[in-house]
Order: sequence, then C-alpha cells, then structure tokens
Amino acid sequence: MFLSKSFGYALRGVLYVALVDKEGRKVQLDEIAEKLSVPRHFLAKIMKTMVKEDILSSTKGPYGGFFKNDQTLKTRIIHLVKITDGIEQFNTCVLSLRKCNSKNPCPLHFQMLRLRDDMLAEFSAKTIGDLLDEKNPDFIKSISAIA
Amino acid sequence: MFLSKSFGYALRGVLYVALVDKEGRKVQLDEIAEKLSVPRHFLAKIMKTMVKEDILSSTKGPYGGFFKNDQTLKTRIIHLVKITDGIEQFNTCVLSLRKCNSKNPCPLHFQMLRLRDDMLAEFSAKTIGDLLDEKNPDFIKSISAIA
DNA sequence: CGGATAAAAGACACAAGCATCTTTTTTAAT
DNA sequence: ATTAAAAAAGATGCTTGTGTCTTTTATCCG
Repeated sequence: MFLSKSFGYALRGVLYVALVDKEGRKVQLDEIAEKLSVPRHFLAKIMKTMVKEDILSSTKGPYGGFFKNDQTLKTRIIHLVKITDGIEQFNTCVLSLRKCNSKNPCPLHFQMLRLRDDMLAEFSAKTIGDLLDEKNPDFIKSISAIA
Repeated sequence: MFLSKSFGYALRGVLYVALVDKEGRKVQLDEIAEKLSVPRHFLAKIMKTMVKEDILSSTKGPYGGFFKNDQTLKTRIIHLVKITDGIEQFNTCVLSLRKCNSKNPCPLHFQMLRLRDDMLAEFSAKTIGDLLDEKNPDFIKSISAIA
C-alpha cells in the first residue's frame, strides 16, 4: 500500500533474527532469505543497513551470522520506515502541492493530516519487542508464510 | 505518501473543470495542464479515463474541451482512487504476506486494518461536490499553486 | 603457533519492472 | 481545413531483484 517491500523485508528480517535468538543461536543470511522467501541479495542490503543502524549485530566468518543486540527490541517501527522508505513522504501533500499547509490547505489537507498523524503515532509507539510480545502461537508462520 | 501522482492530477483536474464550468465554459487540456502545472500528455491519459468513467464529459474539435456532467459532483473520492491507483492495494498486507488475514494476522495486521478502514471511510464519504462546497476563498490557488 | 582453507558478510555493478513523463501520430468534430 | 482529443510508442528514473567479486574471520592441519 504505502510502505515498500524493503520495509516489509526489514521488519520480517528483524523479527526472524529475534525469534531465532531465543533459541540461543545466530542466523545466517541464507536461512533468513529462504525461510522468509525473500530475494537473498536484496535482503542482504537491508540487513546490512540495519546492522549499520545498530538495530542488529552481525559477525563474519564461519559460525557467523546475524543476532540480536541491546537495541533490537527497543527499535521502533518508525525507525525501520525511516531507513527503508524515508519519512519525508508522510509530509508531502497528497495532491503534490508544494505550498500545501494548514494556512493554505489543499482540498484534502486536513483529512490526510489526521490519517498521517494516526499512522505516525502508531508506528512511533510500537517497538519490535512489542510485536514479539503480542501473543500469537503461529508467529513464525505469520512472518514467513508468503506462499 | 500512499496515493500516486495520477490520483492527485485526477482530483485537481476534475476540480478545475468543475470550477470553470461555473463560469459557463468548457476547458481544454492545455489550459488545465498549464494552470495546474501538470505534464500535459500524462494528464491527457487521466482525463480520458475520467471521461470514459463518466466522471466528466468532453467534446472534440474546435471549441471542444472538458466539462461537468450530471455525475461529476456526485463522484466519490474513492472512485478516483479506484481508477488511478486501484483499490486492491488497500487489501494487501504491509509485509507482502499472502496469507495474512484476521485469523492469521501478521504483526501489523490490525493496526493497518484500522488505518485502512479509516481512510476508506473518509474517501467513500466525500464527493467532489463536498470538496467544492467547503468554503475556501483561495480554492483555485490551492489546487493550482504547485510552484 | 602459523599459514591454508572455508564460511560468512559486504560491496559493486547491472538487469528487470513499473510509474511517470514526453513525443509523435491518428482520429474526429466543426 | 483546422482544431483538439485519443492513441500509441518512446524516454526517464526509481524500486526491486540478480550475479559476481572482495573482505573478514573461525577453524583445521602441519
């Protein structure tokens, strides 16, 4: 809809790493890509970004892989949106008007403002940890079953 | 954000035609494109679609152009969304999961559902006529001032 | 130890697909 | 014949996806 595939891959990627971490092991790119049915190299770029942003950690070499760190569970959804899709899009007028603001509103200005604030509030409040805490027995299925 | 430029052009296009119609004249593509600062040929495709959908009418030839018809003011915003961006996107999971539904929800399912319903309600309720009725002295400016 | 090997992430470059925008040609009304 | 819409084909740019190479590091073997 309004969030890119990159965002979806990022979120599912982090969640998968966090889940595997509970089993006390690191997880490799190949496994994530396969389990989530996501293009390997494309995912690599996203995972790399998340490591750089300190949302996850990783080590190279044999028995290396991605794993949870102190920040992982505290990461807000909005952060993932920022590093994948960017946040500017939420501030641009639906009608592509540059001069659209509350003093000189486009015909849909206030409606969209409300929707936008609602969404930002949602994404700013929730963290990765929150999502994991929500009871859902089929959680792994729900992040991997794309077929 | 989540609506394409096509949608924005469509809405501004209809509004402009409806406004000019009050002056009792038809309006040509060139004028619309120029006043709204929109790519002429791209707008043409969109206007054509709206005519086909009976949201507007048009005549060819000299003194031809686009003009309001019986349906124009009754048209709901959601109709414009349908013919530009399509409505299916609102029903697809943010995480691109095919099997995401209320029985097997993805981690963001219910949040997104709420946002979606909210937006659809908004767009289903409002018509082109409603937007025109909202008092705004600078209405023309607001749909054209893109610079 | 210490170098060779293998396993993993990371970097680079490019190809496909789609939305957006432009140019040109065709069709039709007056 | 002139004017304007309609159609079609081409160009650009961004998102998504692929293939190949490089760098890092744990382990094995002497």
